[in-house]
Amino acid sequence: MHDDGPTGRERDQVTIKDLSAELDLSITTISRALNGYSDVSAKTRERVQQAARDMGYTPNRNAQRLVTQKSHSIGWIKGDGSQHFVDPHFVEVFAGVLREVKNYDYDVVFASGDEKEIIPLYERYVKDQSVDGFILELPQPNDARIDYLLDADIPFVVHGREARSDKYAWVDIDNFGLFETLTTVLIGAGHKHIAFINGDEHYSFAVERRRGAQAALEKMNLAPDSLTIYNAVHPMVHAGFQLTQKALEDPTITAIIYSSAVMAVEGQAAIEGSSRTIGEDLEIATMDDELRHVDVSHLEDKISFVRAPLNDSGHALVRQLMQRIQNKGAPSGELIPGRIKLRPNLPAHLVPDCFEVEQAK
Amino acid sequence: MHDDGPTGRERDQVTIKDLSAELDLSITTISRALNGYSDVSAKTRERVQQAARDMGYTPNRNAQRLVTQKSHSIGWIKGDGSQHFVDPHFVEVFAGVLREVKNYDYDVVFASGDEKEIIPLYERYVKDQSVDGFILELPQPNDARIDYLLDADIPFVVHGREARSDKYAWVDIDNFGLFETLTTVLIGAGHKHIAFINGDEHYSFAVERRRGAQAALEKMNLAPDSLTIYNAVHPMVHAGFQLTQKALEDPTITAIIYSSAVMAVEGQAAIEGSSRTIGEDLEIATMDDELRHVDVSHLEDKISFVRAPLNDSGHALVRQLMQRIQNKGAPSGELIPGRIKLRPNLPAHLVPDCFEVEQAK
DNA sequence: TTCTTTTTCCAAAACGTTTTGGTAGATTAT
DNA sequence: ATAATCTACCAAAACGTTTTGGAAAAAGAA
Repeated sequence: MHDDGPTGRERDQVTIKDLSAELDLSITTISRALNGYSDVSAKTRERVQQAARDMGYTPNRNAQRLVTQKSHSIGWIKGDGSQHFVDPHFVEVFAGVLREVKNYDYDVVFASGDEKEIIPLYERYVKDQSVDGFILELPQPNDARIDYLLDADIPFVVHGREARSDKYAWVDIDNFGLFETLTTVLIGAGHKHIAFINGDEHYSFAVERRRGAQAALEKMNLAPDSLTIYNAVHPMVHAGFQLTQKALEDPTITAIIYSSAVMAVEGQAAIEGSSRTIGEDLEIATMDDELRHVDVSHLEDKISFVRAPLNDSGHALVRQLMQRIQNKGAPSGELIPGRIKLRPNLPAHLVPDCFEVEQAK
Repeated sequence: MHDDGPTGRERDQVTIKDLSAELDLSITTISRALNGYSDVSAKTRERVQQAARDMGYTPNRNAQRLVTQKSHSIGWIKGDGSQHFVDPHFVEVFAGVLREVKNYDYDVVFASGDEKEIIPLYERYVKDQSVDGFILELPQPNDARIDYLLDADIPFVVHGREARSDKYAWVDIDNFGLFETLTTVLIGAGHKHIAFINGDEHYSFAVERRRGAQAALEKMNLAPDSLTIYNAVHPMVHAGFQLTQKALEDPTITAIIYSSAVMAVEGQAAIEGSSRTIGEDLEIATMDDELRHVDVSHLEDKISFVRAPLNDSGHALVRQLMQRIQNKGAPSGELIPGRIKLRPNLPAHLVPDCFEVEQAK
C-alpha cells in the first residue's frame, strides 16, 4: 500500500528562458531573432538559431496562442448522425485540407456533434479561442450554420453552394458544367438516347449534375426524353449494377453517363452480362471521383471521363479560409477547374475552353 | 488610398476578470467556484455560475492549457500517401472517437504527413504541447512509430495489434475469433465445402480472419482443402461480385463466408444470376461492418452475421488513451466483444460464451 | 471567556510567449 | 565638435487562467 509514485513522464521542455540563460541574451532578443525581426544582428540571429536547434527548442504553442490571440487552428465540425459522415468524397477533401494547412502552419481540430449541438459547438470553439475559423460542407437551403456564422462574423468557408453563396467564401466543383459538357460531347457524337445514372438527388451536387445534363439537351436541340435519368438511392452499394441492368432493357439506349466511378465499375459487370459491348454498340462516360479505392485504370481506353480533383477542393478551402481569417478582401467563391478525357472519335471541339481536354488516339 | 481600417472582427471575450469585477470577488474565487472546489460557499458558487451564464463566459482554453501544461487534445496523424486513408472503417472508428472524446472534454487534432514526416510530427506536437497523446492505427510489423512513442514515453493507443502489443495499449476487434466462430457454426451445420471470400491479406486483419476460419477446420476435423480462400485485392470495388462468380463455378460449394458486407451485397447479385438460391442450396454468412453506406437489411433473414461495432472501437480507443494520459495502471489491450446473428437452423450451441448470440426462428 | 477548528475568501506567482517603448552606443551629417 | 540618425539590444507588461500559501471571520470546544 503506497502512494502513487512519480509518473515519470514529466517532460521538461526547453523554453525561451533556457535559451536566454544559455546565450546571455534577453528573451526579447531570442524571440525576435527566431521570428525574423530586423532589429537583431545577423551574427546574433545565427547564434540563436543554432542554439535553438542544438537544445531542441520548440515554442510552446499555447503560450503563443494566448499572447497572440490566434489559435492557428481551423475547426471542422460534422453532424455525427449524418449519413454524410462516411462519404468517401469527404475523406479526399479532408486529405487535401490536411496537406494544405501545413503550408500555413495551421492545425485542424475536428469535432462531431448532434445536429442540435453544432451551433453551440461553433460558438464555444470560437470563444474558447480553440479555433480561428471553420470549414463546413454540404450546405442545405437556409442552412442554420451559415446563418449563425455570418451573423457572428466568424471566418468560414463552405464546400458547396446554396442560395446566398455570394455572402460567403465557398469552393465547389462545377457539377453543372462537368455534366453539361460530357452530355454535349455524347450528343455531338450522334447519340440520341442516353441513360444518365445519377446519385441520390437528395444531394444538391446530384441535382446540379442532372440539370447540367439536361441543359446539354436543350443546347443541342434534343427533346427532354432523349435523356433517361436513373437515380440511385442511398445507401447505394451496387446501385450501378442494378440501374445499368434496368437501362439496358431499353434497346434504343446507345450511351450511358455515370455520376460516379463506383457506379461505372459496377455497371461494367452488368454490361458484360448483356449483349452489348463497351466502345462498340455502347458509349460510356463517367465522372471519375478519383477515390483511392476505386480503380478505373482497366477502363481508361474504353470510356470517357470528367474529373475534378477533390484534393484540390481541400487545398482551395484552406486558401479561402486563410483569406477570411486574415480578413483580406471580400468573400469569394472558387470553382475547381475540370478536366476531361475523351475517347478517340468524340468531338473534342465541343468542350468549352475552361476545361483541360485530353483525347486518346 | 487609405490604410487598412479596423477589421471589425475583434471579439472581446468576457474573461474571469470581468466576472471578478462584476461580482466583486477575487479571480481566485471565481476560478475555484467554477471548477468545483469545496472552499467556496454554496451561495457564492451559485452567484458565480449565474453570472458566468449571463455574461456568456467561456474560459480561454489556451490560458488553461498554458497554466495546466495539458492540452486537453489528442492527436491523430496519418500518412497521407496511404491507401488506408480512404478506408471506410477509418471513418467509423473516427466517428466513435469523436463522440467519446466529448465525455472527457477533449479535442481531436488531426494531421497528415509524408511517411517520413510522421515521427517528427509526433515529436513536434508533444513538444508544442498541442497534444497529450496519440491514436494510431494499422500497425505494421516493427512499426517505427511505435518504437518512437514507446521510447519517448508518450501516451498512445493503437487500433490493431502487432508483435509487441503487450508493451502498449491497444484496441482491436477479435478477427480471429469472429471468423473461427462463424466457420465453426457452418461446419457444425454440415457444410463440407465452404468458400471464404476475404479481403486483401496485405492487411493483418484479413490474415487474422483467414487464420480464424482455418482454425475452425482443424477444430472440427475437416481437411484444409474444405475451405477455399478467395482474396480480393485492393482497390476492391466489385470484387465481391467477381469472386462469388468464381466460387460458384465449384458445384461442391454449399456455403460462402464473406469478410465484408460490401462484398456480401455484391455477391448477392452474382448468386441471383446463378442457379443457386440463398438459404436453400447455399448458406451465406458475412461480417457486417455496419458501415453507413451499406444496407444489409434486405438480407437480415436470409443470411447470418457477425458484428463488431467500429464505433465501439473508437470509444474504447479514447478510454484507453485517457488511462495512458492519466498514467493509470499498466497499458492493457481491449478486445471489442463480438455479436453473432444466426439463421434458424444453425447450431447456436457452437458459439463460445464471449459472443452475444441471437437466432432468428 | 479563550482557544481551536472550520469556513470562506484572496494576493501573488506562475505558465511561456509576444510586443511595447524604450536606451546605449555607433555611425553619419552638419 | 555637435546634432541627428541608425543599429542592436532589453525590461516590463500583457495574454487569461490555475494554484499556492495564507488570513480573516465564523463556528465549535474547552
